[in-house]
Amino acid sequence: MILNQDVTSLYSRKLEDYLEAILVFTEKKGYARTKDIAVWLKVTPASVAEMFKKLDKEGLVTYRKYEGVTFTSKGEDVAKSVKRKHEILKEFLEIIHIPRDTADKDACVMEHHLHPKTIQQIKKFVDFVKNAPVSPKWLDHFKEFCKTGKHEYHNKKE
Amino acid sequence: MILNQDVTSLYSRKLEDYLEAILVFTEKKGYARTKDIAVWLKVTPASVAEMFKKLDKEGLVTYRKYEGVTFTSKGEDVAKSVKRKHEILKEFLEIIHIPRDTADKDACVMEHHLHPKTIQQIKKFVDFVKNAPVSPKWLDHFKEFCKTGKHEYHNKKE
DNA sequence: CACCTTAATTAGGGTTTCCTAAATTTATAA
DNA sequence: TTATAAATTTAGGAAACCCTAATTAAGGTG
Repeated sequence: MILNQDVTSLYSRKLEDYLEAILVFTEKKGYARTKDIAVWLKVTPASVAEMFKKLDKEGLVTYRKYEGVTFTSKGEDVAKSVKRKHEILKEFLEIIHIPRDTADKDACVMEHHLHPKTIQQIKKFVDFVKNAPVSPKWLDHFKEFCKTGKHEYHNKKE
Repeated sequence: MILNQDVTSLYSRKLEDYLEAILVFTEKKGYARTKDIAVWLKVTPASVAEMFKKLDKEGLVTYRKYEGVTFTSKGEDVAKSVKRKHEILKEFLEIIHIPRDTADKDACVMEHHLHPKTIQQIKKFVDFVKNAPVSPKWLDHFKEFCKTGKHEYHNKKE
């Protein structure tokens, strides 16, 4: 699967955050309302209304006053692209033992501006671990290394 | 070595970028001039002058008009903390085969807002690889996996 | 020392994103 | 169905960074 991130890199971090938030609610009920997003992103409804206008002008959502927004296909593509990146990054962070909630927040930070090739490469790393025929030994070693600061391999020799 | 990142997380991404740039020149000649930073960060001298004032007000640099800035100890601490993070992230990205220049740019993106624990953990990963008693086999496997999309281990069985 | 070039600063604006407060629309319930 | 509550929008303004154009200072040279 090719990561179509180039689609998104035109947009600002904040704009992408809004799209991602909108996706959460459109997946649940088909549309997103001002209040949904305000609570989700912890901003005031006034800020959301403003961004809804902007997203509409950009052709990313259809905005009906007092009703909320739905995605255009373009908007949905961008939102899903951001979400895919988010998930890959989160998986990666969890592999190296970042606690789930921190991984989630940090994926949010990383998803916007990393080079497409970087995310693709991180995806390869995630796949490399996930698709390993047997659970990779080096990951156990890494776990041990995190605790002790020493390499198991080294210990065996002594 | 403990990463003292909490020191920095109070500051904006841009402010940290300026501090990091200033560090480049102070390490070289003891101070940084408006033009140095303008060229380095690809902004106009006017923007730099403005930020110099702000950094001075924040107690991070000493700004003398028409002469440039030097760090306060606080400013130097923050700048060095950012730089350390940058280097760790760059090393990490290079380990998973991101080309050097992309790694550098992406480290720049990541260094500002990741949770301290995340960077600490990435540092552990880097150390785990760097301090391995023998060059880790799994890294060769990963390299192969990137080319072929298949696991060597798996191939051996067949 | 006066001139000229280069560097740096200030003034005045622009964009993005956020906010508060006030006005408006929609929904609810007596 | 009408009054009140809840949600939403608009108006006006602030903070962070960036810019261009105009002005001022510093440094080198004849």
